[in-house]
Amino acid sequence: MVRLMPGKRAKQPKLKKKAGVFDVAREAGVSVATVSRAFNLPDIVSEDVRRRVLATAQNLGYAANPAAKALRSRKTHIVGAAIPTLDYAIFAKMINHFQDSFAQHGYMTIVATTGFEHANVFEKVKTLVDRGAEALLLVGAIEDPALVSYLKRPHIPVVTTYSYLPDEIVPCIGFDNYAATESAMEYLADLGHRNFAMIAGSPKGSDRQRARIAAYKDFVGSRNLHGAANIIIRNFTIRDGTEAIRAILDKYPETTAVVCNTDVMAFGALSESRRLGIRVPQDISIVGFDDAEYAAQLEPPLTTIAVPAEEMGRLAAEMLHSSLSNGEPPRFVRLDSHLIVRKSACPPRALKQLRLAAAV
Amino acid sequence: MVRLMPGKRAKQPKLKKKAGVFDVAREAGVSVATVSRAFNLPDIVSEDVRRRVLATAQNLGYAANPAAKALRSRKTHIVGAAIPTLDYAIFAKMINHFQDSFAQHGYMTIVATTGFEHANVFEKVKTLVDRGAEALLLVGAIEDPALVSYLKRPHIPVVTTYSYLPDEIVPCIGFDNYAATESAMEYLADLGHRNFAMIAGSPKGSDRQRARIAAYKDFVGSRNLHGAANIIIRNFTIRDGTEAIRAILDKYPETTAVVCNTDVMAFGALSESRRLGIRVPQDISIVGFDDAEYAAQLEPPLTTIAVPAEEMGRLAAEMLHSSLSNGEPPRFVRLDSHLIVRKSACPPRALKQLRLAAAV
DNA sequence: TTGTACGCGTTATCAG
DNA sequence: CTGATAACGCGTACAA
Repeated sequence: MVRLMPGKRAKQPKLKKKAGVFDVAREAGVSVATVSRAFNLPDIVSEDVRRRVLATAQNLGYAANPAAKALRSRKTHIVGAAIPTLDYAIFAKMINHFQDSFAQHGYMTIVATTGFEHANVFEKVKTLVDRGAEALLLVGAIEDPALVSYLKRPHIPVVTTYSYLPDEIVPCIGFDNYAATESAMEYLADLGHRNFAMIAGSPKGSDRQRARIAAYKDFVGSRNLHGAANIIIRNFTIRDGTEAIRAILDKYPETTAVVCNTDVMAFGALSESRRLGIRVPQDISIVGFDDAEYAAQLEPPLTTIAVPAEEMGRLAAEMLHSSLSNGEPPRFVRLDSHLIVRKSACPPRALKQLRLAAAV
Repeated sequence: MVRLMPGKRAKQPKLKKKAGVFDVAREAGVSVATVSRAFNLPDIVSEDVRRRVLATAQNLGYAANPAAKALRSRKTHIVGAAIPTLDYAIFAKMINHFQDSFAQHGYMTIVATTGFEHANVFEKVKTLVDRGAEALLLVGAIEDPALVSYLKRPHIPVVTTYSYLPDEIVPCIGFDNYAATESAMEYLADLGHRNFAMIAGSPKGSDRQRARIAAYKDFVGSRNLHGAANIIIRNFTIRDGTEAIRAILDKYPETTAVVCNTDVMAFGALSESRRLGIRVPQDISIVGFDDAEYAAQLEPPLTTIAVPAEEMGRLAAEMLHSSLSNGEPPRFVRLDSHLIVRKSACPPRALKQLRLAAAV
């Protein structure tokens, strides 16, 4: 451990590990405390000293070690988000805004993808927390009992999105999925439809799907309409939509209106209908859910339910952030979703013929 | 500051700050070093002691403080990604896989969005590095001179994606954008097209757009075809595609083949064409770029260039990870892109009539 | 195999 | 307004 030419150490830039507070302090002729203050509490340090410190820091390429900073200050400035996947525009868009809003407050976002098995989310949440996340964004209802009891003990601020669940154990920033589907059904029923079918995603692990399915069943049931059981469960790709519409045409040929639980599925249903020579909306009405970017550009333009993805992301970030700074807990927020009427739904065929006859 | 009933402190779970190595050590009747070892070097601690430590740790809800751990071990287990936006499927998909691959090695990903101004990326990169990112994923060529010189000094492993740039200062994992567009042009020219137009995104800040535009110009120019200057620059929404195709139809009515630099634009071009009563591909051929999920479902199914988004994300993660563990530097990787021939392009009208005549 | 003791780079506390 | 110094919680030589 004999050091040769110890004097060289300070002069050789190559060996310079990394400038720390101490180096800056020495170079600027102040104490380490002052250096720290120059950065974190600029107001309580004299003008000239601060300038000098900041200048030499800049000069030395100093940047505070985040780990040391986090250790001492007990603030990581990291937040976490656990979502099913980034591969869905609807989640990516929300995260994009969430991350962006938080970034403006100096927070970085770590996103963990859980897939659609809610078995994974507890594990991911723990990882996120263990990683020092100071706040958390989740999606949908908390299904895993273990996660429920974990979240019951006060840890860090958490919000869940996409669903409005007044009874949830954590605050939610979402919309009423049940009401949303209901409004679509109502629109269709008002148009004169009586034979329905639904294309849904798996209800396992998704309270959103369950709510939409329940709304469908309840609506059809309570109004004595047909098709309460005509629900095709598939995944969330376009191809699933194409398969589902074929199944509906095959098994429930009397159907005149199909409600899709995502625009992706509706996309598939629309394009497969065209391929099959079924005209939309003349032969069959189709509505979607999400109001994806392409919804208005489909043929025909898709009637669908607009979902406040950006707003959920932004609001979740804002509320979580004020919870972090003011300590005021996030509130339950019910955002609006509304039906965007375009051209993929119209009165059913028989009814139109009836009306035509009546007009004559 | 008088503490009443000080004895209660240990009994009240509410006041229990957080279990640390020390607490676990005391509870398990071992030293803190053993606790640490039980987690990090399980092999060098006796079976029963390890079990006991792990059990009491579990029991106390102990989790190592990531900041302290990072400070001491000089490893944050965090990597960063700076991308334009998560709102584009193509980037979201890449990040999804990048993040997923790295997560399997115990790394969390922080993503920073820069928008399409490359002025922002240097700042974001510094933020990422200051936050303790041990490796970085970038998109495209490094444009900002400041960032170039920053990356020239050895910091942390960095790769850039989406472009194959052999001369880049950091390794890249991408594909040849020039060759990709060229292959589409070649396909179109072989079909008999002689009048071209292009729908492009802004070349500012995107070497991908520049490469595709250059390929277009070179191809048209070198083969004495028409339309080398017929390039409509727009943004990356469907609506931009609709506007662009109108502009082309209006300003360059002789056009028979248009190459779009993203599928989103092609989507807009396709749907607007239909609205205008222009038949694709009979009246005009359109090709896209990306092979988005919906490309095959459009009417007509879109001929487009498939891009290895997942593979770039996964490979970037793998290479960065081995760079982190083995020290072996990331390599330059040229991935394949290839033209997916579907139905949105066919021989131009005049030519078909000619052929028809010849056949008679 | 296990324990002791020190240091990682900051920020917070307390004097001055 | 500034300086000295004690934590922050963990990993790891070194000693036992």
